[in-house]
Amino acid sequence: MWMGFFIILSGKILIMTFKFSIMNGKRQLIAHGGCMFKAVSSKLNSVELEEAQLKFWKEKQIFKKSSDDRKDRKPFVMFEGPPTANGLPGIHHVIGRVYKDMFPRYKTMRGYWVDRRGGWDTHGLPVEIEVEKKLGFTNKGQIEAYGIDKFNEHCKESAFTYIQEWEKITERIAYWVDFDRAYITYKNEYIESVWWLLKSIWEKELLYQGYKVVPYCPRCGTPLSDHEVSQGYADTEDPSITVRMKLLDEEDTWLLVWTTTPWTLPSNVAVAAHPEVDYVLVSTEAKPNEKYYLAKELIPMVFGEEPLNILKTVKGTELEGKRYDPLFKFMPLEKPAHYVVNADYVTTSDGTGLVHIAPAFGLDDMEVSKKYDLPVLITVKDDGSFVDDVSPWAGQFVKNVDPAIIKDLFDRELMVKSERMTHNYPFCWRCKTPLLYMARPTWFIRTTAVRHRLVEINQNINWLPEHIKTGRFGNWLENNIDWAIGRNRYWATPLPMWVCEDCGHQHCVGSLDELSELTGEDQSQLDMHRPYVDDIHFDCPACKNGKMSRVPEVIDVWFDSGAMPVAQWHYPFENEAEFKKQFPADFICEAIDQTRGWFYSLLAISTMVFDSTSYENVICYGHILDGEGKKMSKHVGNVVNPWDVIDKHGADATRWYMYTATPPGNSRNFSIDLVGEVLRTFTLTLWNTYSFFVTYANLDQWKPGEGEPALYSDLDKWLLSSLETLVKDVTEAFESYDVIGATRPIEAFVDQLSNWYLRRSRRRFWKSGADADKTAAYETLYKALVTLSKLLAPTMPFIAEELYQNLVLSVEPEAPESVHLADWPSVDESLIDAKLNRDMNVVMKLASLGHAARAKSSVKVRQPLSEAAFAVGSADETDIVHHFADILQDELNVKSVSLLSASGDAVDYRLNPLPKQLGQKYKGLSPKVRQAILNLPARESAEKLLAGQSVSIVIDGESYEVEADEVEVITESRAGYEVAADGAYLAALVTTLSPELINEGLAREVVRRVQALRKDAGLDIADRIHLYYHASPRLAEAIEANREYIASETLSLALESSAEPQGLATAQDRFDGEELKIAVLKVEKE
RNA sequence: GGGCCUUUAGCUCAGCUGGUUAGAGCGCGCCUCUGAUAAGGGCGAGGUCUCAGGUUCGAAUCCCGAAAGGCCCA
Repeated sequence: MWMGFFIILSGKILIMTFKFSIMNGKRQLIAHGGCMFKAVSSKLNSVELEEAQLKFWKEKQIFKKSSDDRKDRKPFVMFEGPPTANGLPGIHHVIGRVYKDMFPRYKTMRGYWVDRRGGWDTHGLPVEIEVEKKLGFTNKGQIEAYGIDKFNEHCKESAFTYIQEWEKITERIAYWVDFDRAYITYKNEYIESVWWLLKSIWEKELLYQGYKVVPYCPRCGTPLSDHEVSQGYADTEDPSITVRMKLLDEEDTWLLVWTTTPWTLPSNVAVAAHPEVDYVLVSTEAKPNEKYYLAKELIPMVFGEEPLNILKTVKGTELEGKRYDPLFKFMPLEKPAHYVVNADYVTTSDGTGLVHIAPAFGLDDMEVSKKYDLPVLITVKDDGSFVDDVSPWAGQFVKNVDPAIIKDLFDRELMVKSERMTHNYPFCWRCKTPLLYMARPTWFIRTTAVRHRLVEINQNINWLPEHIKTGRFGNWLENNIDWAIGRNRYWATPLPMWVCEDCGHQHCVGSLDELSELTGEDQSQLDMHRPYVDDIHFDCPACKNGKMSRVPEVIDVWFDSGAMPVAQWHYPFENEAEFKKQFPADFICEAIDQTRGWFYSLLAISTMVFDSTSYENVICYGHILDGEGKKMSKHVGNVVNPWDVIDKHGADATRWYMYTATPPGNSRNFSIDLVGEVLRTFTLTLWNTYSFFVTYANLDQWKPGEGEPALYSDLDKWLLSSLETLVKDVTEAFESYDVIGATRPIEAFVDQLSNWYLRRSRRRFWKSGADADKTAAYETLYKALVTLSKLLAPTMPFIAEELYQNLVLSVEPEAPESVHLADWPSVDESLIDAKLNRDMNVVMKLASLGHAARAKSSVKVRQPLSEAAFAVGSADETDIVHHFADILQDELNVKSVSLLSASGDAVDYRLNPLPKQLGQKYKGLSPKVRQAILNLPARESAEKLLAGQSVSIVIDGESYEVEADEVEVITESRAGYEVAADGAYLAALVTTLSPELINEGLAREVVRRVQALRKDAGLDIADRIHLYYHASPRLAEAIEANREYIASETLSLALESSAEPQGLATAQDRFDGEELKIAVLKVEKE
């Protein structure tokens, strides 16, 4: 069957015909007997490849072999920060998991044992909220009516709602973590260890009951979490009043105090002034006898334009201790109160600079009152109404009493100013009731007692990025406040505190055995959750009569996760050896928001209990934002589903994007297309290099270490030098947890490998036969690819495995069966040649300029030219052109290269004084030095400088020597040459063409058309052909003059002129005013 | 309101301790090369280095403000 059609090529028409019948079954290059390597298509289906590797790892149990089977090695310890599986994993979980994965893989290859134990965080409010939603509950009363036991049962299930999704994506992105042995925070063993930790803390007298001010909904009768509070802010109008409080020890003198919550005034215990702020004592002209203290800055806010006498100015520190007469005296006082205190949080942005302190109703107030040991006056009941002591308004909702209080203060002439203001205030997200900040009794851990140890221990933790250590985390530790650990909830670790109903004796229980002993019953089978622990009572060990009952609180879930180094082993009840071997962690890694979360709870617990850190190196990564830099949220609908990314581009590309896009600490603007870019620009470049290698190695039946002894060219030496440099750099980066340093250099290397080394070496692989040069090329490329597979194993585990399996295991069956079990490459420093690396960069630069010059001259690369001349900027680069002449000639298709000589007429010179060198040497004189250099005779000076000599300048009668490395010599061409220049570098082409050169150019045109025809006819790269042509006379002459060249390039055993060329395929074309018709016929083997 | 971080080309990012004319990749337009390549090479358009002060012979870089975004705390 014959077919014919037109193909448009380079704007010209190529008419082709060929027979399909011959092609059938002959296209493939693939592997017949004797091929070393599995054939590799130049097309890459990354998803398919990855799924095959997953299957391979599973079948061969590679993960198990990389971890469990190495327990005799030195451990490298990483802790898994436990996720909660009650939500679907998102792209932000993927980033954490891929960061976590790369270091254990690296350390495994370095010979360590990494116990990659998983973990699940199962307790806490998020789980409860999901269950409440499911059951349609809106308040805690409903939970208790429903039954805590049944509610917690739901929570337990809900905690693992999406566990399969988590496992699925974790496996797919090749985060190796052992789920079978994962620790689970709700297990009795785990909780028992947590109890043990709490008891240790109790025994150090660091666990106590106190008050905590929390946002509280009086209607729902419950405190709200921060998350809930932030949902309910709204603008609202409230009173804004300024009252006066009379000083006891100064005549007719008052403090001016401002507040927006009049209902908190009955619980006032102090007034705060900022220690550094200036306060003034003033009187008005209207009432000169009444004197007031307030912040100087705020006079206009309070008195407006009213004329005043300023009697004196004092710092806040001088006000401290002044006693005043309280506005209300409803509440009994058990401690001294009603005096001025100092506090840093006081601002002068509004009010009077003197702040009313009601410890029961403000967070800052509570902190100040702890510092000064002030009494806490609880004036409000749980339902938001005043207690009986506040007799006039007892039982009324506090916010409704504001007007009555204002009136009362007016009546008693204590009110100075009463206005209303609009501000942002939190409301209950459920019932819209205004929230009250109220002191609630709860349990604390006295972390402030170990604050200085936290700060000290933190000094030895290696934080990445580094600023976290002294910045965000360090500041947090410096400003540490006691850890409020109690929660009035249900699904969490119960606080193991029992209190005597009679004498108030407190007992902390540290184990089930202890509980058994106290109760006289075997409690080993107790479910350590509510409500079961709530039913356990025992006799008071102190008063002997009272009944001990557990406090109602459960604990903060952050304590659960921070306890994992201990609790994952059920230490100290068992696994002592394991715990000791696995503590502290060498490495942990979580998102930046964990500074107040896991990073803190881990450190706080280990500091209190072991006086030790629990991790030595920590990466905190930034968040993934959407393409616009906005955070992803379900609400906005800009959340990226990780499966969309992985199904499209694969896990390797996704991982590589995460590693290379930006340093870990930064947030990143994510889009799927950016992952696609990784695939196109990096993965495929690597893949094609690999595919090229396998194709030709198989054709040549090449095997590493065999054939002619290798004779390495400069190009090979350069690549090997670059490769060793790469190994060195990447290894150092891994050792210092530098993600960018461990990845980006590989990308740069692969680019040079493919687009310079391979581009310049292709002909060495194409040529037939085997010689020392070809062996060197194979050995070099092979080594580069094998080394890359190992360097990429931690970061791109799939493609690394593919390369390793095919390149290494095919020829070395006894090698480790997976790249992830292989040894990390060691550096051969002897192969690193820094000068060669630098020189090759110059060669690439000159080649690039040569191409630019060609483009300007519009002489295409296929047309050989007689000569290219180059200029370089410094004396130590002048040998490069000669040394790398073959590379430059070949790359630019010129017959010879030369260095532009200073004596020649082709160029002019210009001197470019280098500001860095001159500035550092001459400082303020440098502008004059610069000018003096520019005034020098350029050609004469340039010759000296290029020869490495110095030149003299004179400034203000003073003589100075300018050294060769202080000036750059810039070469500029004169007319008549095709040149391209960049800085000091320049390439000039001689564009005159001889008939021989034209013939060669035409011959190359012919070759290109024959190659195109071969390819389109489906011929194998190695197939031999008979080539028939019919050409116009000028072209025929060129073909005959270059017979051997054309024949060898196109693998033609015969090259014949024919009036009507016919064969498997024919083509006809017209170019450069010549006509050509060609036909190829395949020569069957033997 | 406080703390920490980020801000450089349309997009994603480099720019080391201050030092030539601020770079790369992607994208875009034109040209070119090609028997590994979804590629490669060249040219071009595209930048008040977020803004405003200051230090310096010299600032994207150091200092002080401000703005926008992110995270945490309040």
